[in-house]
Amino acid sequence: MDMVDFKEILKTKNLKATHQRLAILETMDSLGHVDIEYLYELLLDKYPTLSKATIYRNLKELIAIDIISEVKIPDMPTNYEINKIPHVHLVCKICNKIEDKIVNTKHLIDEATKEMHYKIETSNISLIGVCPKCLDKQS
Amino acid sequence: MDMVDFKEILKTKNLKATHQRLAILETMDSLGHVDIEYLYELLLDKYPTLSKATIYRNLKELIAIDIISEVKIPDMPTNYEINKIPHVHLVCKICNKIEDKIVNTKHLIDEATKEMHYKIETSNISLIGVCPKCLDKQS
DNA sequence: GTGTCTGCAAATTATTTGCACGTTG
DNA sequence: CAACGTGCAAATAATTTGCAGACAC
Repeated sequence: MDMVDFKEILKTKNLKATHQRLAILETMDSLGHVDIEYLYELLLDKYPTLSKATIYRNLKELIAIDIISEVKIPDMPTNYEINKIPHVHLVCKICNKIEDKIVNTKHLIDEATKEMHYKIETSNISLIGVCPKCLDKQS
Repeated sequence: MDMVDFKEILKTKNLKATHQRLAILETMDSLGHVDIEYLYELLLDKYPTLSKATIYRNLKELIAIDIISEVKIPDMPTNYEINKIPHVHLVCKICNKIEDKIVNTKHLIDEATKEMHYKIETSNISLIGVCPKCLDKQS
């Protein structure tokens, strides 16, 4: 299905496909959203000598070349995700899970820019509440 | 116009109306959005002995009692704002200005939760692009 | 082989905390 | 005057940087 060839992508950006870098991308791809601490923990299993400096450096580089982005949500550590089609984040404040949902935002942007004359290029939308699973547990 | 009585508000929350605390609130109120560094700089003029610890502590307390909130936007330091009617943030990536715009988000939330069965409680929306002033300068 | 990347340690920056003293109500 | 809040310094946490050796191509 979701066979992204990160080696190829890195090559086109003139970055070497090191094990660490690929592992970062693959972990992010499979998890969807990760924060630095958790990413580090996970990768330590596979690369016991992995340095946090490597993670910080790589995340910055990957952001700079537009392969990943920061996901900033109030009261949560910054998360990171692989760039894909623009989408909205559904955030559960009970279990802290983040899900993606593709939504048409044209309507919203039109209304927001009406009389404001901004030229909007990207949008960053998080909807925060309770996910179905946690709703069930509550009742 | 916008005569918010922070002393009153603090009293109802059992917080003392110290000069520092009031100055933080008033500065935030007049600027709309500030980050910690800038807030500290500004207040130093008026309170040369002001400690950053005081700012950190106060921002946390004011968040806890729901008077202010964090505004997190990718590639920007965390900003803080006085809580008001829910709104969208229009962000200029050239001059870094943040403006508020009140927009009806019902449509968006309905579409986003369709088949997702989340119960959304708050939303956090930033629309990022170029403001009218910077658009003018570019052309 | 050569330029890029990594790990490590040290440096810097950001945030939190303890405590003695000052201020608010 | 009794909390509570502040400033300062020290502690902790987060992020960045310099450098020598390792790895990708």
